[in-house]
Amino acid sequence: MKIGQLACRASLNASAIRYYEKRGLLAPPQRLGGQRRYPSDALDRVLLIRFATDMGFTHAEIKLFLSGLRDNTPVGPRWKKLAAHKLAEVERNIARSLKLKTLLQGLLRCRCASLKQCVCALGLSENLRSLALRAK
Amino acid sequence: MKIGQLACRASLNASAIRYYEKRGLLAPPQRLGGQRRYPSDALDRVLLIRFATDMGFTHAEIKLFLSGLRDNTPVGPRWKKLAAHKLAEVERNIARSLKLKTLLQGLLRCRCASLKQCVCALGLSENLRSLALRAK
DNA sequence: CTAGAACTTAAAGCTGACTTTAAGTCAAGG
DNA sequence: CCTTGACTTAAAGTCAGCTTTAAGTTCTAG
Repeated sequence: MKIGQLACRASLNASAIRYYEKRGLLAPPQRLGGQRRYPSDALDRVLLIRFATDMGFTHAEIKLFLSGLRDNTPVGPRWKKLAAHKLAEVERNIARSLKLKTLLQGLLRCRCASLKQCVCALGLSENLRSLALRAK
Repeated sequence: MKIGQLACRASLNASAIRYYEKRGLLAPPQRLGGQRRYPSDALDRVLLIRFATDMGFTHAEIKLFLSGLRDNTPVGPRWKKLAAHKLAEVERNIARSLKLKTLLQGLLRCRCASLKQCVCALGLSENLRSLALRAK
């Protein structure tokens, strides 16, 4: 499979695939006359990378996650640690988003005359410092 | 209040405050000898900007949200539309994160010999295309 | 009065995940 | 054989939300 075909099947640009390779997420494939030729299972790999990226993993994280995937290494404690760490992060993100959702719903329901009153009514102003979770 | 003091009270850098001003999020304050002097309610404004930023609003969105906050304009339909739009976005984000959470928990619980098996066991590989929500 | 802390500006730098550009090479159809 | 489209590279550009830098000005304490 040439890079264009792989890109097309994965619904992304060829440049993205070259970029994955440069970042070490995707093994450099065979070359024919200087051009990349991919085996068919490269599609799964690329889709997995795409999925993880969409899910908010950084490329550095994905690289860690994927190293060892190639030769059927058992799912070790190192890997589980990474997953647990990410899980905690995801849960924090969910908590934040739920809080924001409640807030937005409150703002949408309110009958205050002004945004400023809304903010007061919801106790936002007083708790601004504590609410600002300052991601990271 | 000088910019350093405001920055300190809001727990951010003076440069961030100047940046907010340049982006039009924060009204340019009075000047004494060329230096900015803020009224005390500027702190609330800055904290609100910080909070919204933390909550994942872009500066463009915050600018839209905050325009009209100054002179007690009623919470109009335009504003509500923005909030509703953001609410939908937040809900999509929550749905994504919950899906990812389930997935990570599955991976953490599994006893597969390899990550590849895990991915298969969870039906990830087959559904990779549909799962990849491609944010936006 | 003077040292030095805090302020001023514009412009460049940072991170992440790519895309775009420029300039060139390869491959397949007519 | 020749065109045209797909490929190659390195390097620069993009977006957001700042931070850092450089060079200069102003305020304040001693």
